Amino acid sequence: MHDIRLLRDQLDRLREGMARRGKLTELQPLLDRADALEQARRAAITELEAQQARRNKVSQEVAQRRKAGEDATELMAEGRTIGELVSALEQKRAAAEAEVQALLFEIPNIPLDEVPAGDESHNAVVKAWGTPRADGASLQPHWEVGASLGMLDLPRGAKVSGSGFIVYRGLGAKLVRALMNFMLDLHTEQHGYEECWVPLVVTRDTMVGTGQLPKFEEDMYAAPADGLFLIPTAEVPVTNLYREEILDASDLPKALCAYSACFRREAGSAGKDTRGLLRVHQFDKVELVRYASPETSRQELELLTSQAERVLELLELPYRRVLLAAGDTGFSSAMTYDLEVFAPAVGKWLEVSSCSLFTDFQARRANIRYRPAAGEKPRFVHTLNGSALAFPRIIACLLEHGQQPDGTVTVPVALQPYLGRTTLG
RNA sequence: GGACAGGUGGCCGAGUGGUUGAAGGCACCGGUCUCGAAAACCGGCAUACCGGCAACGGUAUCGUGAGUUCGAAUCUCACCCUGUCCGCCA
Repeated sequence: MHDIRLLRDQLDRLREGMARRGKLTELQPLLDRADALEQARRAAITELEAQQARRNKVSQEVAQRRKAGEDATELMAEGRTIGELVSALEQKRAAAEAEVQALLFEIPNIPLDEVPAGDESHNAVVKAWGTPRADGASLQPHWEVGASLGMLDLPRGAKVSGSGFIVYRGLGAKLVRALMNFMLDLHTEQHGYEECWVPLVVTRDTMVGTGQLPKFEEDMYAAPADGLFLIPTAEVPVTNLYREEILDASDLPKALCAYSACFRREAGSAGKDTRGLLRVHQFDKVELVRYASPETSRQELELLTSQAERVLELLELPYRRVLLAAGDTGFSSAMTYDLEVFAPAVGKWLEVSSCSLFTDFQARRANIRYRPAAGEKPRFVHTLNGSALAFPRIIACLLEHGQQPDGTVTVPVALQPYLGRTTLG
């Protein structure tokens, strides 16, 4: 969420950012409306407070007369009139405020200057590591390898939960467990993250805090009887851990990581990438979250991204880093790198991580602040997060990239201790 | 799920309708004293918003939201959370 003051003070900057996202024509009427509403809101506040001040004076006068044993019925009547006026004005203020708020929720974050303008065709590959296998045509796709090795049972997953729900079995199930431990160990022991184990269902407030609601409600699984939502990523509970709190400057940067299952309805995805593990409703992921000071946050995006890349390097999977263009950058994000890994049999680059800097956009919404120094005013922190990494596509790539002529799959060295073997099959 | 008890400033804690933004204490900051420190003493010490160039003025905030009242931390209702006991359960 943006600061309302942005509408008054930095309208040009806001417009320019929306233009790079390709959203200006869509949002322009909204910006105009928000501007007008904001003025109305402030006018209502001024008037309301003037009447409240009057009411307070009258009440004090009543108290004094009472004390002196004088009659105050006239003043009490006046107070009653003012009271009615006050509640009318209060309603007016609340209505204007709710509307401004609703509009602000519709405006995405402003991309950093270095983020290229335009839609996804302007995404830029900024780094590449490793060499993808060139013999993809002769390889089995991961769903066939997984099935023949007894690791994946997609038909029965669909039977018990519907399409898009996976059952891992045997070495497949153990692989999930191995990936979880491998990634968490790496981030806690070598990258300085504190491990968290978090709830998979959260309240509406929490979903609003990180920006999933109110705009993307139809994409979320919900438990309406309890007013709870299933998390689409561990980012939601982890970033909200410090909601409504003021951190000490010495707490920054704060680095948290968490494994979690993630639930996504992904409305409208039918037909695209539906085979195998490419797009599923429930998946596993290790997530990195950082709280940073505004001065270091940009640099910390590089750090966080490199830490996600480290996972891929240790898994010996060729990848590339893509700087997303403004139009492809997520609603709350100011800058995002995607990491893509090549799945040779499928013949596609698969997104396995998305590392984002949210500047103060989430922090303002969730009210997460820090005090730069004793006695100074609190400021909003900058939040960052990135997957490191999402499991299903990694599993797909491991199964395709590691395939050998005899049908077995080699296990990357780093994973061998966790899996207790050097090959699958 | 049921029965009690309770939610007040960074922390502890007083306050049951009228200068209470809120006593007192702790912590913290500044000062006096001291070679220095501690102790003692003196002073300071919430946040957000509105108006104003500013000095400053005003409003709101005692878990959250509604209500009663001229006036609510204080009364009423609903909800949330915490504690204790009971029930149920992996």
